[in-house]
Formats: sequence, structure tokens, C-alpha cells
Amino acid sequence: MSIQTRRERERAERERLIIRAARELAESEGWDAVTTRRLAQEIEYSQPVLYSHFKGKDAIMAAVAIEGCADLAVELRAARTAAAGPRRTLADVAAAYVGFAERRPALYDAMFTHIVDLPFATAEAPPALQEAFGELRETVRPLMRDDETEADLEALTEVFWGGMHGIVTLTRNGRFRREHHDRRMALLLDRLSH
Amino acid sequence: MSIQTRRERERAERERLIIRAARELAESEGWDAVTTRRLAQEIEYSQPVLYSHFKGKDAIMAAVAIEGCADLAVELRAARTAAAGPRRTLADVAAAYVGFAERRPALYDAMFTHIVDLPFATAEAPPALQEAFGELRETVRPLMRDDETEADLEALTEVFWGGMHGIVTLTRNGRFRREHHDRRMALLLDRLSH
DNA sequence: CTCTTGTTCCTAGCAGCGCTAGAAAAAGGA
DNA sequence: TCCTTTTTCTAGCGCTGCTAGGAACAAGAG
Repeated sequence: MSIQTRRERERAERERLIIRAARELAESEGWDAVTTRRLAQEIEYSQPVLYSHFKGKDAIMAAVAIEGCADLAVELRAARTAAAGPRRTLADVAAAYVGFAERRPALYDAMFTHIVDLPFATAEAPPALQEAFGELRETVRPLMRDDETEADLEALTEVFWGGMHGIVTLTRNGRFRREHHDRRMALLLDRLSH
Repeated sequence: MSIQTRRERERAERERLIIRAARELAESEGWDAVTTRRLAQEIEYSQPVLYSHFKGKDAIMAAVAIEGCADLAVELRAARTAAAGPRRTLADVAAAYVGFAERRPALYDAMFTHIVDLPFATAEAPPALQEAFGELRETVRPLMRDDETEADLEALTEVFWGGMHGIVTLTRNGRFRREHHDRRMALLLDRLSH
């Protein structure tokens, strides 16, 4: 009994270790550097140990992505609840989102560009994901007119999100001039809040 | 002299063959299927021949991406010059853009998500890229107020582009519910055109 | 303390990847 | 026909994600 729980605890501990190592490696050297061999060396176990915890490398990336979503949700929440007017709050949350993406590009990629088979806009989506989206939604809510429905809110939130995501990704790989960034963001926020 | 030109012609021909094969393979089976071995087999030459034309696989993808930009520019131009009001034209061009991305996902990825080191928002950007962006810009131009500058136009065009790009990519990998797509697009267009 | 059983873990290897050195083949000129 | 230059291929390097099968270990029984 006690032995069993200790083992499970140690296993869970090691699983967190794997995720942490993968994340740190990705953030410091990019996802290309996160090979199963390198990761195994990092956690001081052999390769097959990774596969006893995760189905494959994609599953490890997905786990990192979920952690990233939780972090993002925290940062968005901080920006949202910092008490300013609705429009100012929108700008602050947007800045928090874009800042996150720029500060942690590898993490951001794992969350929103790399992984494909991670349940998302469904009931089975990981709580951290729903929470992050919820922060965006509650940021947008005060800007809605009375005659607009909850579905309108969701849609506008997605447009807000999509706009930021597009700007972030196109900026990062050189499609946009970086010097126009502030102007773009201001324009996006201005137009989306009527 | 004549022999020389014939050789150059044949080489150029084979280069187009490589690009076409890469594109077709990517569009039918995805970029993962486009390996240098597979591509060599497809064009009925050995692997090193590929490297006598392109520096590496990335360069082949870049060539495909440029071709894709030319195609996109053509489709955008058709939508833009189909004579409707400015707002309706904006919607048509947006639909053309999104339709292109959905119809040719592999091509779209090569153009806007995969390749990183392709000169873009600079003077050295391939003409096809500048042309495609130009189509977007000229679509947006009629919606500008008189007091707005050319830089504002560029910025708004980028916001327009970024919004569509974000929606396209987040939709494709399951971050968005597909059933809200039309509502999202309508919202984006409505807000961006005042 | 020793032996057996069951679990955990590692060594070694597979098939495939992008890419390249050096040999073989082909083509052109004398 | 021979030689030179250019083109093309064979073979292989170091790497990837992933896994089968045996070694090492820990836990309980006698």
C-alpha cells in the first residue's frame, strides 16, 4: 500500500521532471534541440523511460503545451483584473498575450502552431486551455452591445484571439515589419472595440 | 553556344520539374511525405541532383512557396477586380484568401508558417509576394479615411491579413469551432471596415 | 539470509531522415 | 579514337523517433 503510493508518487515526480526538462530545453535552444536522446540525457534516464510515460515525442510536446496554457491564463488574468476601463483592459490583455508569445516563442509554438491532435474547442479540452480562452472571453465581454448574444461574444473573442495570433506568427517569421507592430496592435484593438 | 543554351534550358526545365513534383507531393500527401529520396524517385533522378539545383530541402520548399504566392496573387486579383462595392470586395477577397488556405493547406503552410528565412517585408522580397500583399493593400485602400496615411494603409492591411491568417491557422488545427467560421469572418470584416 | 517472482530499466538496433564525398558514366572537342 | 570536362550515381555519415529483448533491481516467501 504505502510502497505502491510511494512508487506512484515517484513516477509522477519523474513525469513532471520530463515535462520541465523538455520545456526548458525548448525555451533555451528551440524544439529542434529537444530530441528523445537529449531529453533522456537531461533527466538522467534512458530513452525508453520517456516512452513509459508518454506515447511519443508529440505527447511530451502536448504536455508542455498544456503547462504553457496554464501560464498564459495566469498572465492574462493578471492583466485583466488590474482594474482599468474595458478598452484599456483589452489593450493590457492583448499586450500580455503578445508579450507571452514573444517572450516564450517555443512554448507558444507548442501551444498554437505545432500540435494538431490536442482536443481544443470541445468539452474534453484540458482545463488550462478553457481557462486561457475564458480570460480572453471575459476581457471582451464588457465591450459587447446588449443586443449581442453569447455566441457573438465567443465569435468576437475568437476574432480577437485570431487577430493577435496572426500578427504574432506573421511578425515572428519576418512577414511583417517589426517597426509597425504598435500601430498594428492599436489598429486591431481600436477596430474590434467599435 | 547553342549547346550551352540547350543545357541551360534543360536544367531550368528540370528545376521546374522538381518544384512541381514537390508541390504535388506536398499537396496530395503533406510535407512529411516530401523527403529528398521520395522526391528524387519522383523526378527519376538521384538525390544529389536535387542539391545541384537547391541548397537544401528548405530551398525547395521556399521555391514552392513563391509559386504559391503567385497563385494566391492571381486568385486575390480576380476577387478584387470583380467589381462590387468596396466592402463587398473586401469580403470577396477575404473569402478568396481563406478559400485558398483551405483548398491548399500544404502550399499555404509553406508560404506562411513553415519557411522562416525567406525575405519578405523588404525590398528583396520575391515579386510574387509583393504582388500578393499589393492585392490585399489595394483591397483595403478604398476603405481608408482621407486623414489616414499610406503607413496607416499598410498597417491596416497587415491587420486584415493577420486576422485572416490567425483565423485560418487556428481553425485548421482545431483551436476554433468550424461552425462559427462564417460568423467570425463577418465580424472581422465588419469591424475592420469601420 | 537466500531464493523466487515480478517489475523496472537499459543496451542495442531498426528504418528512415537530410545531406555529401568520391567513383562512375556520359558528353564534347581534338 | 582518345582525352578532358561535365554530369550523375552509389554508398555512406550522423542524426532522428521509436522498440524488442535481456539485464538489473526490488519485494515478498521460506
